[in-house]
Amino acid sequence: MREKKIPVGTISRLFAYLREVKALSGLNIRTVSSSTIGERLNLSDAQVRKDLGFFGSFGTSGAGYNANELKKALESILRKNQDWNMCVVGAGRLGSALMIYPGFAKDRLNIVAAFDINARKIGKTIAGISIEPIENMADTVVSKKISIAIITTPAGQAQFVSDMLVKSGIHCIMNFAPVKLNVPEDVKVEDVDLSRALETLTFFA
Amino acid sequence: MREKKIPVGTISRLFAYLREVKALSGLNIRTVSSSTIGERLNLSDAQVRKDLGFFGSFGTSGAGYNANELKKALESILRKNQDWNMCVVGAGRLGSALMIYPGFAKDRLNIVAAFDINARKIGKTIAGISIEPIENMADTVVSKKISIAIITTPAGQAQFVSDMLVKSGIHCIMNFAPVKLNVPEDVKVEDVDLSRALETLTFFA
DNA sequence: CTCTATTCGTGAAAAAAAGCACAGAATTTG
DNA sequence: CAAATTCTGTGCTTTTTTTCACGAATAGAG
Repeated sequence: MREKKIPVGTISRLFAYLREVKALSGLNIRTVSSSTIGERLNLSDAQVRKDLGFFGSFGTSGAGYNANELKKALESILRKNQDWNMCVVGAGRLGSALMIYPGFAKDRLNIVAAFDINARKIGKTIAGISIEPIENMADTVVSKKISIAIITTPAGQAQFVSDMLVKSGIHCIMNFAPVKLNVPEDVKVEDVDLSRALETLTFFA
Repeated sequence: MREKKIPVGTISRLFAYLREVKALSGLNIRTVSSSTIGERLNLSDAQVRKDLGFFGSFGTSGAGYNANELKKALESILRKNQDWNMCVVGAGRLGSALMIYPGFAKDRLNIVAAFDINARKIGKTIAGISIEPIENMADTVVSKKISIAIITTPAGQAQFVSDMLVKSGIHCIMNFAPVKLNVPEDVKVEDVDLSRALETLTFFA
């Protein structure tokens, strides 16, 4: 069952399922069904069951899923029992905002370092984090056990910064710069192109 | 040719093609080929041609596409000859950052208003925009010709705010709150769930 | 304890998206 | 100016993702 290739969207949805199950669990709901979860996320019940099916059988026919058990199962599948340390590269408007953004903590995503090229920004402290020169990157990534990097530099610097991150041992990059990064196969990049997303929205208006 | 249903991804990619064509055009490159564009975006040349093919034939065999003509064609298809006015709802960390963010302007995406529930924030000015109470929404959306709304409120308020926006006549919403919004069919929502995107990244690490 | 109403798990079918491959058209080269 | 090369546009194929639909299992009512 583990050997089938898992659709890209499945993993992302599993995180959403976990969030919903937690919410329902918090409302003292003991049992959830695939359709309950589906309704809350605008997905079909079949989709929910199929996604879960990639990893095993967690429910009981006729009853649904025990909220607590499903929560535990998802946390285990998704390795949600550990913290992830992240760094921001490019402490401009967006980078600073992400450093201050309070929404990551509850998902155990912690920004623990920030880098910038601009000498004037070095040493400044945002959200308790002192901005370091990018020359520190390799050392800091190791010493602070950073596994995710968020690139918020201008487009022109993104590839250079990406190369440095890869050399420093980073395998997960979230890229806000509107350029396609060139990275080795074993490095995962998630592009977040806000302008493009907004523009796409306008098309369907 | 127009009648085939256009894949969701196609539109988003077309905006990327336009960006690349502009960049190449800026380098005084007269002619671009589907493979040139594809390489720059990590897409196959076939994909580029197929996407363009939904809207017509813009190239010449053997030569490729005239950069300037393709640019014009894409701008026309994507209605990039107009400005889009946007508002931010929720002037917290993220909302403020987006207001200040300089990356939208070059795509003619302008944030022209901001709303918040928190009385203490009303009247404050960020990036030249005075934060208004949400009661003003319906009026301001009309008077400032706003067609896109960006929701950066906490999850708990997102649905309420979304309802207000819809009532005010908004048809495009970019939603940063990690909840699925319930909206009428003719309202398009683009979810940007940063935590989920980061988490998904961790899975493949 | 039996009957009914649910709900799961999962192959099989359908739909959507991406990639292939090649005829034909245009350009460049020698 | 003919031959070689380049590159588009597109029908067809393949792959990927989603939906369907139904047997089997279970809970709960009576």
